[in-house]
Amino acid sequence: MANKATIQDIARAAGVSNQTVSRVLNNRPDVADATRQRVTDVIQQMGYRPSDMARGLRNKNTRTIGLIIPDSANPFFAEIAKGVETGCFDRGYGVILCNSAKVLERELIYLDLLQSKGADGIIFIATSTHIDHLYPLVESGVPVALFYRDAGNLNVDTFKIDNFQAGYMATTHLLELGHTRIACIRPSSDETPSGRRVDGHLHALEQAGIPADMALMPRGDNLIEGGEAATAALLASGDSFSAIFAANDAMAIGAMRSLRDSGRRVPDDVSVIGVDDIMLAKYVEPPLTTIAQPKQEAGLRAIEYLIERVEERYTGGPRETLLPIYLVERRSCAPYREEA
Amino acid sequence: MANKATIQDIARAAGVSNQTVSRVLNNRPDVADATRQRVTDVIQQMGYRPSDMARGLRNKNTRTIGLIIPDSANPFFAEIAKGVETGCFDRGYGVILCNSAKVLERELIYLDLLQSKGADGIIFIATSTHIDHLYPLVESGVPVALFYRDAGNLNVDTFKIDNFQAGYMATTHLLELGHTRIACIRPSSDETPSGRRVDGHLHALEQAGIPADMALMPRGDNLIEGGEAATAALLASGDSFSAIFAANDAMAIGAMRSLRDSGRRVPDDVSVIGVDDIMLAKYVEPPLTTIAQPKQEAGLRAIEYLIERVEERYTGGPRETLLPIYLVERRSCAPYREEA
DNA sequence: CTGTTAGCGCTTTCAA
DNA sequence: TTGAAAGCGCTAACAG
Repeated sequence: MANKATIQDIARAAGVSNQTVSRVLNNRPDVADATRQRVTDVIQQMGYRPSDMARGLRNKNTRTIGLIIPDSANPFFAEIAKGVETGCFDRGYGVILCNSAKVLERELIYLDLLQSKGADGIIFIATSTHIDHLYPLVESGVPVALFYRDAGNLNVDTFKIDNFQAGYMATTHLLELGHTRIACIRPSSDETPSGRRVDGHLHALEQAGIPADMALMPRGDNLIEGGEAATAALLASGDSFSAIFAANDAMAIGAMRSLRDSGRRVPDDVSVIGVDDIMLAKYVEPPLTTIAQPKQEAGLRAIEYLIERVEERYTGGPRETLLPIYLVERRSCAPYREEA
Repeated sequence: MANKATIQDIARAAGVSNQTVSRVLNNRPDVADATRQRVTDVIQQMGYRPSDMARGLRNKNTRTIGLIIPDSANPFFAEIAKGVETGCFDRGYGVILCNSAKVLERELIYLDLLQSKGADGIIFIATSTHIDHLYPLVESGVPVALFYRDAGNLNVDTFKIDNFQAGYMATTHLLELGHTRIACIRPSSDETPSGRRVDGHLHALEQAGIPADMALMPRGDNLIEGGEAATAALLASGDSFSAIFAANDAMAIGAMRSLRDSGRRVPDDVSVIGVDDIMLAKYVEPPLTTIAQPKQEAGLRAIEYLIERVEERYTGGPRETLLPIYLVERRSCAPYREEA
């Protein structure tokens, strides 16, 4: 239980003042080489680490950033989190992991905790579109980076993907494959950002001169089970279709499962496309064709911007970055064939 | 950029001393109700949060624990991490996420960072069996919980699964299904903890009076690709077998892929069983039968023990907890049939 | 029940 | 080139 050495201990052992040790610690030029060497040796030998806590108290920073995320065990968010962690590591920052579990109260509690811990900045991947609770924080001067949400009139950097474009790209891919009867598994609410994916889908259809058919547009709960249920309903209704666009990969995977259970083959009988490129997408059978977005890179970019603000290398207004998206062709989509 | 309010600001605004505010903050009984109320109101109104940093400096604690883990984006570890995070949240602790990426140097850097930040305790999921670098930390009095490794003579709590038992259970399952020619995909090294799974496998075989056949025991690299390659080699060798025990799920999934590519059906022609119950296991086709271990619960248990030490409610020697394991029957195993 | 004093480990003046 | 003193925000110890 030997208590950790302090700067005083080092000073005493090296026969200098604590101030001199501090200078060595911070690589100040105004220290005699001999002294510096001696101090360095003592530090080494005693395994001394300066206390970030004491430093922070003086300097008003903690070199710690908070990451508020719905669920770090969800592969999609896990990838973003990893990018954030990597970016922080490279800059000597620590990351406090906060799972909101999509519960507003947890977000609030974590926001408090991060404020108490003096987090230098916060990456926020919101649960809802409601971000009012960020106001006090942002106004107290804590830099924030916000994912997939509008910043309102807050001075924060946002990171989004063009959801409309994602839906448009996915549907266009199906169209180019010759499909015309395309079902669409919608998210539980059109108000969510991924609701815009459906708008993109509709736009692609319209542009191709294909009328939208509400009978082909069931809603899912954004999870695998929801995609499964929605597809089962679709199948039960008897309406014909040769392809499914699901508003996210989880529902697409559920759709494939439902299709298989009913004896349909993917992609021979029905093509399926999703959006997100979650980790599972690559491993399901057949591997899922989808619209991908760079997740780790997004985390990296967010940290870059955030720390620019933390270190006051950037002091301007809100910045919005649109993350690139791209089609990943795997094996769940095939050209339209008559008998389907 | 309004600077955050301090305890002094509250004291002044409420017309009391900072000490009284401190008492209110810490729910001390010796404060007049009227005073308490007044202070509470001011705190509320000014949106004041006490600084954990200043508190920590006094109290020598940070209510923060470090989680060193190979890869938070790996679903297996992600589940453990989530358990850790949940346990911390419930107790008002924060978690600093540290991905070691299986690189010793990163472990070292993070260990330093955690020490600097004054982490109250550390959960360590090691990269290698080499844990010497934990010595200084543990000796300086920081509680540590260690996963899947031996503690040596360190006073830390360890959390393991009985790997021998896991291998034994898996093979027994296959045996009970009537299989006698059982291949085994071994990990890259027998020295790793999962090497013991092979011992369990061998023991089950021996107990059933079946001689081990080295020709049926290729090695994989612990990843999907390794399982695929090992199985391909097995198939190429021409030796017959009706079931495969893979030392982990990733290799089992690779095995299934290889089997499918060669025209074999799982489980009709060959049964496959793994160990770990990684997230993918449930989603592959057919869903993989495997030996599961509770991952979130493991994280929860580890945090419980760790914080008992942090808060000095436990002051004894090392504790070893064996996490329960159990068979999860899905659809990759079937009774032995002659023609296989 | 409340206030004063001192000090946690560090860095920023200011002096020598 | 080095040291002494003050103070970051908080709480424990002691008075009153």
